[in-house]
Amino acid sequence: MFINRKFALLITENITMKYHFNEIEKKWQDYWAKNQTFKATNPSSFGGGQEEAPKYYVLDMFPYPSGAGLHVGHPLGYIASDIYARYKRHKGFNVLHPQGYDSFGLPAEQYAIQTGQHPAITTEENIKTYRRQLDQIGFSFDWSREVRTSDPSYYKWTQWIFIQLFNSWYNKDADKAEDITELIKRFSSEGNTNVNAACDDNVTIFSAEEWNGFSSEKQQEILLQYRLTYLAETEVNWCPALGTVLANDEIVNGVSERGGHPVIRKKMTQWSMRISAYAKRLLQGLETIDWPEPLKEIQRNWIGKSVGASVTFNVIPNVTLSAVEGSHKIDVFTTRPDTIFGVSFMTLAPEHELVLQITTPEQRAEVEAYIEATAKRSERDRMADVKTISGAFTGAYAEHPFSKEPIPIWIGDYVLAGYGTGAVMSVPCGDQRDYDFAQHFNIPIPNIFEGVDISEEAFADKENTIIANSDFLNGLSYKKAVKRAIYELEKLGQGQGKTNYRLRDAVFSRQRYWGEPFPVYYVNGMPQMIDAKHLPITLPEVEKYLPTETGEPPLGNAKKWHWLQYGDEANVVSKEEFENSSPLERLGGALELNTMPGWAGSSQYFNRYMDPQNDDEIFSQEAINYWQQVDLYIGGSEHATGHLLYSRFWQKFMFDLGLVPYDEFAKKLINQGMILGTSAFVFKARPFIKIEDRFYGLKEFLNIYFSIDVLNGEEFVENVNGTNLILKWLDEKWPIALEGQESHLFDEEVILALQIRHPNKYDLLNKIKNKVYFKLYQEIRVPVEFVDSSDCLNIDGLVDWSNTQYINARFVGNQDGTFKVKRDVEKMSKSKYNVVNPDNICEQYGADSLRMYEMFLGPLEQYKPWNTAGITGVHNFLKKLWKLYHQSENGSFYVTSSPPSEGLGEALKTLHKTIKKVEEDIENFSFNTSVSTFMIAVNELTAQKCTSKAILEPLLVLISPYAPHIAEELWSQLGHNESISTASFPKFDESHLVESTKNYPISFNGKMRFTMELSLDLSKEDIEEAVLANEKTKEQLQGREPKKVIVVPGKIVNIVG
RNA sequence: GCUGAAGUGGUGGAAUUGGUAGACACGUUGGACUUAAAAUCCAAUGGGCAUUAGCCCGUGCGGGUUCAAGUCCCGCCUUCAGUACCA
Repeated sequence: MFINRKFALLITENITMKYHFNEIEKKWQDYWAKNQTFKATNPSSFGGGQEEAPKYYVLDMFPYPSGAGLHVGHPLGYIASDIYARYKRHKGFNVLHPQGYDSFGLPAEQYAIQTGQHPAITTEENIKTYRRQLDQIGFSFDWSREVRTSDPSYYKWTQWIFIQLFNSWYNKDADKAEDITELIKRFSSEGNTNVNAACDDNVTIFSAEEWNGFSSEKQQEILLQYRLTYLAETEVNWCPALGTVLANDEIVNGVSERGGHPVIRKKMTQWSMRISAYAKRLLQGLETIDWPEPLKEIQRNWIGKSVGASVTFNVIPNVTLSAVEGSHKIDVFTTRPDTIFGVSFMTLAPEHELVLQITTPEQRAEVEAYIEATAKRSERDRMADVKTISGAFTGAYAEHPFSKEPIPIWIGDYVLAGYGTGAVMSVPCGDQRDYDFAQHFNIPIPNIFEGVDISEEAFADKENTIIANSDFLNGLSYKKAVKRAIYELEKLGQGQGKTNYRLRDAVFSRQRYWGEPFPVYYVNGMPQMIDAKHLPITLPEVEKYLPTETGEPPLGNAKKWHWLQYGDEANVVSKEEFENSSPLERLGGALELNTMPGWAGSSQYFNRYMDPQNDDEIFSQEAINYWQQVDLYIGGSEHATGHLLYSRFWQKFMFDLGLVPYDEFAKKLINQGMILGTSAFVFKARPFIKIEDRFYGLKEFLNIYFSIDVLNGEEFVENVNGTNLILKWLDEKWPIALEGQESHLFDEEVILALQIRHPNKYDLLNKIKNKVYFKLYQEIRVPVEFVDSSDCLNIDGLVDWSNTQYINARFVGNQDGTFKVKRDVEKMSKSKYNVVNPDNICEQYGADSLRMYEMFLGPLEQYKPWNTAGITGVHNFLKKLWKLYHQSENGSFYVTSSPPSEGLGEALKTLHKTIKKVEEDIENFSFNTSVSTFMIAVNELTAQKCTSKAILEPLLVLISPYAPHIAEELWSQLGHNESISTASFPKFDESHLVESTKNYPISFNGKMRFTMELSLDLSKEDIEEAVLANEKTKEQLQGREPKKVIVVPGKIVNIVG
């Protein structure tokens, strides 16, 4: 303790002299929090003649607060968006830059199942960690607007939107969602014949009279087929042992990834979202938004638009079947109606509903066996196995719409029940799958392409297609033939042009506890929405977070989970309480047991930030009309088909409802690349002994680890240190009596070779002295914190850290005593020991260094490896920056307000060059190059010994978005009382960059040889003359006459000759 | 297979409309300061030949356009990512 006083004294003396980043950063983070520096103003607060500032909305994809906390890869996007947000504030914008948590999710629930701890508690703890970590990096978030998806005051509105979706249907004529009451009106006045809606495939036609005659339940059932969210039987992957539904990627080889339990396909009643209604608009909308092309492409593929025709084939009635059973139609969708004359068979999915009806008695056994065999195969199996061709003939035939020829109908599992109509017209000459199928089953392959050989494979090239052997389509190109075929089909009443989308409706139910409850109760099996005024319906307490014994979702464990309502009075009660209540004027019933999926809460949060505390509306119209939409959204591309597609869907829905002014929620989106870890490896080696040119391995061997430059890819390596280790070890372990004892050390052959001839220990050790070799056995990862900037391993640190693995280990390194590891770039993860924690970086180098270094690593969108060693570069830069403002003799703050007349020109040039470049860089999201620019500027100003306030003050504003803490500190030392975030961005002045001369590169045949300083006033001719007169030019030409001289004034001179 | 992105020193990367390739850093080597270490500062650093000037080769590979190509065009190779029996 006695040194501390002296030490403390030293610090106080130096506080203004040295760059004490820890103190500075703490100070300003506290200041920002206390003064609410980054609070965004809503229009309602402008008032009092305050002018309405232009708005800018910068948003990060909000995090799931995991227990592991943040690693250095996570904040990359947040830093970029923070720089942009701070920049926009300097540019005079009212910036909305909020943050929150996507706090419902599986890990918390899994943890709850294991420990019994309520997910809300662990989530709260995790959020605290996240908040602390985010705060220490110095983000300019407006925390007063924080939202959490698991907060009832937030998920109230998630439930509210669900109700709106339930109360809506999609009118294809108006091409928008409309209130369900409109649909009910039309049903009761005209039935559903003329209703053009996005609905289930199997709706039955009814008249107004029929509708009005239906029971209430029947009417509700029909309406479910039209609602934008609906209950439907869906096939799911059910794992009985785990009691839950699994996603496709949770199943490996037909069994659950966790535990290896069998998985069956099961039909379950689930909520679904009719996102398919929006397929067309989701696709078209992509044209209007500035999102990365690869991301748009992923969404386009996911939506999967294909243009073609639907064709109806009549099944030829089979004499053995009755007339009713015999008349069937098969609808197919094809993108190639031009190839209709190439059809030589049809293929139905084995699950197709017509299969059993049309199968002839003779084929029945074979077809049923095939159906059974396919049902056993998981979807994943079927997808993975593309090579095996299988199928069965139904015995039935369809009639070709034009040629009236009979076409055999097959079933095959290469046709998917879930896509199109689950049936295809097979054109083997034009589709490789059809071709393979036809070949396998000896079905004819008629050629309908002019001048094309199809003896080897199908011909699928649309561009070069000329149709032949096709009646009225002969000689036509693909495009013309398609049009003509559709025209003829329509004339026949057996088809029409059609656009198909791959996009499926999204299942919205999860058998989980930790998610939003549905605002739904059931009466006679029919779902009823709870009135919005009773929201939120909060998650009930349960004793266990597992499914019930009867296989119900975890909410089935809740003691109180019935809705009971009389008039405005409503409560969640127990089953008994409900059953004992008076049925008179009672509303209610059992509440929904499923919860909503992870993407429910994240599909509208960006709008809620605009007015997050509003308890009466999801957001006020005033707020949404002011903030409008996200101007810049930054996040990972892994959300391309999840969050980003569903959010666009909900936003379009809310647009249809007139709630939001734009039907796209984010104008511009940037995908930040991932920061990868640099793993470190040591080489575990196995010793061998070489006897008569053969290598014999030691059966049991030491924990020996080699440095990369000792053991690098070589087959067998000799090493003195290693050999000594082995000999010493053998010496210690060698039993006094040899016979039979050493067998655990060597392979048997070695024993045979040695035993007889060398019964004496020392004799043997001597004998093998020069014959010990090492071979790489395993590359083992070591924690990167024990590796320094030169890839040298801190062996003591590693041994101290490990409990067992390295306790008795030997490390064989270089002669100079260092031990180098192998480095490899991999995804950052705990199991790879390559995670770098931002806490340590902030402590050691400061948040400003972390922020700058993350940007300095490379372009934002790019994947790039993290290497802590490099951070000293930006850290040194910040120290130099600090020094630039502390140039007095004793190192204290020194800035002159009256600049020396001499030298200011150079400094102004440096400043304005920097302003220009940094502004361009930020606008282009090229943050890495800005950091270099700052380095150059500070290097130049330091060399110029610049102390002028006129230069150093604006420079701080430029740097402040990147390194806000140091900028605030120096700003206050300059005498400012307000945060630097209120300062306006310096104005670029071209006049300071005007040059009178240019150092021209002089090239010969395109190769630069030397440079020449020439006035920029010179004409082309003057330049040419000056260059040709130069001694060096003559030297280069060596007497040759230049054929041509290219002069680009201000750029370059090139001499050809 | 299809779709998309990218290949530049030992490493991360720069070169914005074709005009001095390798900015800015890391690392490495040498030097200064120090009893020493750290910190700091200075110098060198694409490869090769010469070691003084200088010369040759160099942006995945092979061609082409051009006075001039990392950048534009054609053909390939490799890596990464997404996706997959989509009719």
